[in-house]
Amino acid sequence: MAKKKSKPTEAELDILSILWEQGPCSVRYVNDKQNMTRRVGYTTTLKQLQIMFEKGMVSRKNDGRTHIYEAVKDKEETQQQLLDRLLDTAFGGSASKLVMQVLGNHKSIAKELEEIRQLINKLEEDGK
Amino acid sequence: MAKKKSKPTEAELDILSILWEQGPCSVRYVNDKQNMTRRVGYTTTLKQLQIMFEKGMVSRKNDGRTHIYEAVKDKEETQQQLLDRLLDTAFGGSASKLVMQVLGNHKSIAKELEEIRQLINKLEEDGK
DNA sequence: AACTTTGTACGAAAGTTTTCGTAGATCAAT
DNA sequence: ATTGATCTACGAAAACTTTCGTACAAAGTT
Repeated sequence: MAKKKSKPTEAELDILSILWEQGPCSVRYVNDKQNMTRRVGYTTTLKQLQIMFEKGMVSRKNDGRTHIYEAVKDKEETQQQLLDRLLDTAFGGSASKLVMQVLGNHKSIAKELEEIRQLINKLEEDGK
Repeated sequence: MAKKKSKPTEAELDILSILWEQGPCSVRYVNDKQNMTRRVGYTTTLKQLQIMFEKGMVSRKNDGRTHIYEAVKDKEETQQQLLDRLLDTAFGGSASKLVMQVLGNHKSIAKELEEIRQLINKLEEDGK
């Protein structure tokens, strides 16, 4: 039976982001990537991927005796899920509060404001 | 010694949001509030608050023999912390991606778009 | 004063997540 | 064909989180 309610844990998210960035890859690759930032045993990564496979979060195919893993849900879908959760738990469901908070605290996105503005325009058009 | 890296757990966040909404209050109040949505034993809430106190997440003062708890960090600071983490782990650090994603998927904020637009205008002014 | 209610403290069970050791298979090179 | 490197599988320890039972003190009630 497949599991329905999947909220990725921290460790799982760490791995997912590597899979998203790289696309399908081996345990070895994921583990090497992880070890660039922190020390993680090989079998730890292996086990984690096996668990994620059981949960249906990743698929895998064989390349010789090596397993090549791939994220099942795309980045956007998972991001949405995480955002919704954060929205619920920390922002009391107010999406605009969240947006305002991000906009107010990340100066780095200044150059992309125009893009965001256009999205807003479009949303207003559609809405009315 | 005080703990440095505190990321609130789910249960802790649940309690924090009550403290933020209500301000300083008793274990009883928090527990009653929780029980509006799900069944939680009194001592569970008590223990949770005691743990949070040890971690330095909440402060407390006495009102007779009753403890009155209060969140140490304000809402915004904690939200920011959680946002930053999500930004890192799930959005590869791109704040604008996150904003776009929220805007695109929560039609509910339509009426607040104008407010957001004004914030953007202000940010652009300041930036240039 | 005896009884009930309401409070804190504490320990530990139960649940979940993370990490790793060990075993055995396969492959590559001596 | 023996040795060493690399792989999967599996179980279980270790670490962390959540929940609650039990004990006991202080206040309120009869």
